[in-house]
Amino acid sequence: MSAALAFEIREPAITRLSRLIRLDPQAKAALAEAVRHRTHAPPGRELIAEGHAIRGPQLILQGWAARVRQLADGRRQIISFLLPGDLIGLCDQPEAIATSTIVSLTDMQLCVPPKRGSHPSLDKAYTISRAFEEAYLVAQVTRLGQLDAYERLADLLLELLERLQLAGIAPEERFTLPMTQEMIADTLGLTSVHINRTLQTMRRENSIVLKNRELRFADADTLRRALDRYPVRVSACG
Amino acid sequence: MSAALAFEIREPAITRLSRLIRLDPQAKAALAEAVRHRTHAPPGRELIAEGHAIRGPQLILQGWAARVRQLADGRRQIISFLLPGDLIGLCDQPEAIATSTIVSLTDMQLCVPPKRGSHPSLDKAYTISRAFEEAYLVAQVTRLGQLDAYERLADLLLELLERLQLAGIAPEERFTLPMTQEMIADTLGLTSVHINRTLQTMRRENSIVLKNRELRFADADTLRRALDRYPVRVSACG
DNA sequence: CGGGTCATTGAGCGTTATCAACAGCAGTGG
DNA sequence: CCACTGCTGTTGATAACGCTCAATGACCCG
Repeated sequence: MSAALAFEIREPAITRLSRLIRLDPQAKAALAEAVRHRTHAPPGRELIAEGHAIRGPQLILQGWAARVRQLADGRRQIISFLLPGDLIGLCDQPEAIATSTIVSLTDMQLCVPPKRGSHPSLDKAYTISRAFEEAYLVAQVTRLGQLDAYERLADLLLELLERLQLAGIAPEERFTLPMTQEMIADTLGLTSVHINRTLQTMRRENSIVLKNRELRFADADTLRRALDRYPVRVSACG
Repeated sequence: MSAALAFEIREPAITRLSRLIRLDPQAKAALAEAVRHRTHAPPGRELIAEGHAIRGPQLILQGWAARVRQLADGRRQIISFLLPGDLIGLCDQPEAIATSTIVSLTDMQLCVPPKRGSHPSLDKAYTISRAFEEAYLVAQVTRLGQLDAYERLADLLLELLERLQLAGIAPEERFTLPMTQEMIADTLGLTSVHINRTLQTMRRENSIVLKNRELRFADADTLRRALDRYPVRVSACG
């Protein structure tokens, strides 16, 4: 039992899901079992292809992925990032086709999550996870529509921090940013040159330290207040 | 029976839902019954308030609404528009809180749709409707992130046409745009002045005719091709 | 007729894009 | 071991797209 607990503590996906909603022991056991059958994916693998059928749901155990929309003329928009504990391809339609591609950004570990309907508390966790996904999509629309370059970047970095903290993998307001500045640019509707300059600004004012893809906030709360940014909530009991 | 058919034909919400997926007769009957108990809302009514609990699902029978995110400093982002046949507040969580406000833009008619679980084909329609909602959110992110002012506006107008046509209420590529140029601006992350100028451009090149909120496309397909825009699809059997 | 909202137009400016060059670093093959 | 290549990050100079501010006109409604 203490071995199971230790195992759970080191598994970001389980940490996240069990923080979304109280999971009963059976649900946790089912998760722990599911998590043992891992598949791996190298960076750059298409986990879901736009316009194609969605195979089955997957739970991210380790690594980052991105949801990408490619335009005919070469432009691309990164819709969102997918982190450990996030579910992908979780749709209730049998014949669903994907509206965007999902690509791994790093080496990843994935597993097939316990089926819907087998554990009520887990079903709720899936539902809440989807609600978060939608809430973050709304946040992304707002970022792109209303915020300037500095605000967009800061807001995105704070969102990533918030999400990684939920999965318990951003100790001391610090984490590894696996994407290039160009990817950040394609996420925020800016150019990589401008992302670079905006990062310089944030460094100059000591808001962040970023070196070799390692990001650390000087003080995330201060930055949050400066942006009037509040953590995303989707449930009254969250 | 022919009376029921005639009724159904003139009900955009039923048209839309039954075009999402083949509805069996019982489902149609339940819908027809639900549709008889209408509630009304004047323009400017908050149907759902950000940060508050979501009461119950509603089906839009007539009129337009907007999903809005208000920032602390007065900026606002219109996330999406909601049209006849769209469902609002359709979430599976019991304790869900809204991540954005929904406001009526025109006089509206709404009803409570048949509960989930009572008609399988209707449940599927709800699911597909949600999938569309998400797909349009992805489209909105892409618009804001990658398209310039002209493309954003054209793309939005074509999306609205596509959706109204699905509900059978945009004959001859023509419909009423109920929102002000300022609202369009807040949707597309531009200023109303620039929306105005972009509309002038579209008029000058005879892409659209817009007068007194009445919009007509000269040739929607030509415009679509110019933008490389394809109708949104979410299902293999759509 | 007055007041309000919305659409329209002009002038000037600022944020961000574009273009270009270079440095650092990892991997690769001679 | 060292060119060589490719990718990423960095910096400078210039340009453009869309913003701001301001004024005016059209229309509706009380």
